[in-house]
Amino acid sequence: MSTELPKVYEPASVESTAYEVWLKEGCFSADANAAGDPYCIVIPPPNVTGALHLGHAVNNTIQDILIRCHRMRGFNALWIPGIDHAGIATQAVVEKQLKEKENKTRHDVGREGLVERIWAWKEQYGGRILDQLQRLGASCDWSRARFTLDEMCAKAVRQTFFKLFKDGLIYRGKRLVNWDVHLQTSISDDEIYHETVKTSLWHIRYPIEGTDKQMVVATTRPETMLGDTAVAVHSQDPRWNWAIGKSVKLPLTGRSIPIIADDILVDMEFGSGVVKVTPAHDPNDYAVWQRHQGKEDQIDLINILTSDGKINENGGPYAGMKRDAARQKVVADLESQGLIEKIDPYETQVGHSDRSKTPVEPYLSDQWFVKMAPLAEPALEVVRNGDVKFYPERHAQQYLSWLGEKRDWPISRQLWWGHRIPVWHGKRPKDNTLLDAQNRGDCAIFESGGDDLYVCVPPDKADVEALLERIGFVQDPDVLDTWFSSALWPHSTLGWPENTADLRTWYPTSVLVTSRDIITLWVARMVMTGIYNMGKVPFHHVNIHPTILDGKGERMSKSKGNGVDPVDIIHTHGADALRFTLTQMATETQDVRLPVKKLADGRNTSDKFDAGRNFCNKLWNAARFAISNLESIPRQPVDPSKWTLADRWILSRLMRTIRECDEALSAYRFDQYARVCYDFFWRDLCDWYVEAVKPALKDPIQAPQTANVLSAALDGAIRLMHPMIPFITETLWWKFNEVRPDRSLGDKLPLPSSHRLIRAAWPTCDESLICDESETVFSKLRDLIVAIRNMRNEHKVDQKKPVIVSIHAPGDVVQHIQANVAIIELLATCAIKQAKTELLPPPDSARSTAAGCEIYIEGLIDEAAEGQRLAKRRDDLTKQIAAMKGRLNNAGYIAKAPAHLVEQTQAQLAEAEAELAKIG
RNA sequence: GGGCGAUUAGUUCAGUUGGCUAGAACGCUGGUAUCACACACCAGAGGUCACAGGUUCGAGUCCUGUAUCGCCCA
Repeated sequence: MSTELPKVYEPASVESTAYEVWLKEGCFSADANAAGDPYCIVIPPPNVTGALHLGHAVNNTIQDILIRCHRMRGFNALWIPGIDHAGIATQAVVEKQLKEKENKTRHDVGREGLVERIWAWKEQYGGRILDQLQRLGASCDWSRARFTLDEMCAKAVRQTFFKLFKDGLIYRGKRLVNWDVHLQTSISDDEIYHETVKTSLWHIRYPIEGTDKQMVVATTRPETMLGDTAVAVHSQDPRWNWAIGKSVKLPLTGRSIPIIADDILVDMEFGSGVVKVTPAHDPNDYAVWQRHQGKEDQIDLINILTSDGKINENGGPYAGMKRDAARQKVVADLESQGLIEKIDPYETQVGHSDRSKTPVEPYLSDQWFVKMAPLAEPALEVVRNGDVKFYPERHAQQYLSWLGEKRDWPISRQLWWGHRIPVWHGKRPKDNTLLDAQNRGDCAIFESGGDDLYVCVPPDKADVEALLERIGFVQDPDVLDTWFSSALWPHSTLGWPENTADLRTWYPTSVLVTSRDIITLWVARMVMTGIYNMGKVPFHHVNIHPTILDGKGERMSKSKGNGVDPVDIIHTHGADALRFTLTQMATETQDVRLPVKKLADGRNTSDKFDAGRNFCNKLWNAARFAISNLESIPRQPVDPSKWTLADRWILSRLMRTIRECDEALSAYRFDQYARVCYDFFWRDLCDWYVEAVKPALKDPIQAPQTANVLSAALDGAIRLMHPMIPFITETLWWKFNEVRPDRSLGDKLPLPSSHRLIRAAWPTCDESLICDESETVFSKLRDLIVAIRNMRNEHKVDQKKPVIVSIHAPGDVVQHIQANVAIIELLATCAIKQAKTELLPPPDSARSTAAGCEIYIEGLIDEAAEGQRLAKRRDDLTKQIAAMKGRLNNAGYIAKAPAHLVEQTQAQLAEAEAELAKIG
């Protein structure tokens, strides 16, 4: 053998070579003016802080499959990579580092200093993700890589914010946020973890004004009573409903607060049936405040905390105290006044900040919001009318129901890392300079009552910014929610707001591939901003793939620390093996479990990927076999008249496989795509075709035609599998090109040759090569062969020893057997003595049935075993016959089942009865 | 509390508009160093399709309920 292919596939040595060639030859670079229908995917940008885990690997494998496949089909395909600046996560990482290494807080280094350090950190570590993607084989156009905080995205953010502001879709309002007192920032719900804390439940007496009665409220946070603005009871509670409309005198501060009815907040059965309401410091109480807004019993909202967690001026004598100290003092004062009824020990869940590990305070603060109603309506419509389709469809429901609520979107984040809100606040100036600027379209002004002005400035208007600062305006210190910039991703990455060639060619993009947890956070927002800015949806398809869970059923995530680095798997199994297994796992289900284990060197691995590794090794060796044979077989003109049954069969199977791959891919059924490839390549091509044609390849007369078919079949398989396992297929392609550059079968199967597989044409299905007859005949022969092998195995015949076989068969099968004696004898290790329509069992022979035939093997008889086998068979047949008779005796079945099923049952019954009769 | 989903072999998953004896991979059992591949080949065992009702000639599949688990939203 003169090929240099090693016996075992070694991924490490081929992966880097192939990837370098693709990069060097610009195979991933797209050109907006190139030929072909546009096809475009934007990557769901991973967080810059993180490293990719297997969940990302499945996401990116799917995108790469789609991109590579469309590239091969002749589309002008573009895959834009990028990463997300991940506001809070990134800032937290750098702040933590600052604390650990220099013992400084962000206030010590200042806003600019901190942002500078984060950029430095990003430059150093942000490349990790791009490196992982390359190791995975991602064919992204790296020249177009974007970062949500880069200049191009910043301009899009600025422009969008200005447009929304001018259109009156951005407003300022109060909102209860999760406040991290330590870091002095708000954090999102998913950055909170709950801890059980042992505390007390204080029962406090509130005197009812105008009576000598009192109400008892229970609380775990007595200091918040400084901010109470009501007490609530249930309207149907006979103990208290007489008091509704009266008021209580709040102890310590002496404020008078109303007694209101709120049947949602108050559970009559629980405790005293009285609940204190502190709307500025409790989400449920805030909801009460909202419910009663504008009604007769509307209540006040009093904030008692400063941003660093101290009691503010509203706390009267307690002002300036930290929250813990205030609690102690409040309790002590109440006790001394005899207002504590009792103190019970109590356990409760307290939300803690994942970033600082300190308890989170619900805290009322000023935030910017986006009005959802006008944006959500068109975004709902495009999904309802099918302009945007979800695969699988069911996920559209989550999108529709979330967006249907049209809850306004809070976009302010009290951070320094992100897109700073382009709004300046100040007092109305005496002159008309601002109004003039607004009239020129250089800014937009929002009047919030009195002389307070909020002025939004669009991109590239440094002069207006300078003017504002000169007249004493101050820019909002907050930054925008990271999702605000991610929402623009499909058009901002293509160059919007500039009218670029990329944008004209590739917008709308083709499909968004992501996991279901961000359907609401991200997909919905992309659709809204896409329609708002571009007038067109950002993509027509949304493919939601399963979430990867670990062996315990928990989703992989950085915070849980159970994320597996795809590079670990690439190290142990190879990138293609990783991709193959993940493709197989990409079903329509919601989650898939992936049990992992730790190796001695600390890397993770999983047996699941053995399947992929074995598959690659099988492919490697099949190609090795083919290539070594092809070297010595001359290429002759294709002559279909000389094709054997096996040749016609494998080509028919290839055609069906091409069709099934196309169907699976267009339905985003990646598991089916992998299975169809697997079945064709391994089960059909390797197990049967290659084994069947081995003798023909050694026969100088037959070899050239067989070599033509073998190389075409393998060529087709390699093309079909390239999107899934790009490295190994590309590498084998080059080897294949060395020995047989032209593998087409004339006009039957064009398979145009190509220097690089990544640019080769995707195979198309030629219906004329689909041959039902060869498939039927081949499957009968296969059944016979398996039956003979089975008998050999049962009788423990030495694997090399041929057995003598006689077959009692129907006329057509006799002909097929006679025409293909060599294949049967080769694959079943036997000699066919006779195959006839009339045949008496040879003496002392083992017998079996298959493909409507009786098979006899001479000299194998083992009376006991044979008796057992026949008894079992008789049993099976009797059961089947009973079931079928039952069906046929059922009048309903005859009347209502489709005719072909009834006929089929009748035929099967006859066959089974005949076999039973023969067994006796 | 509302929504979506899951429950099929030891494990991880398929199973199309209801229709042959419910499939695959890994693992398991027995056999095989055969000239592509032992990461292989040949053969085999293994399932009360979570549970209970219902619709139907016929249910893993459709309907209702129960249980357990997961995710999203409140």
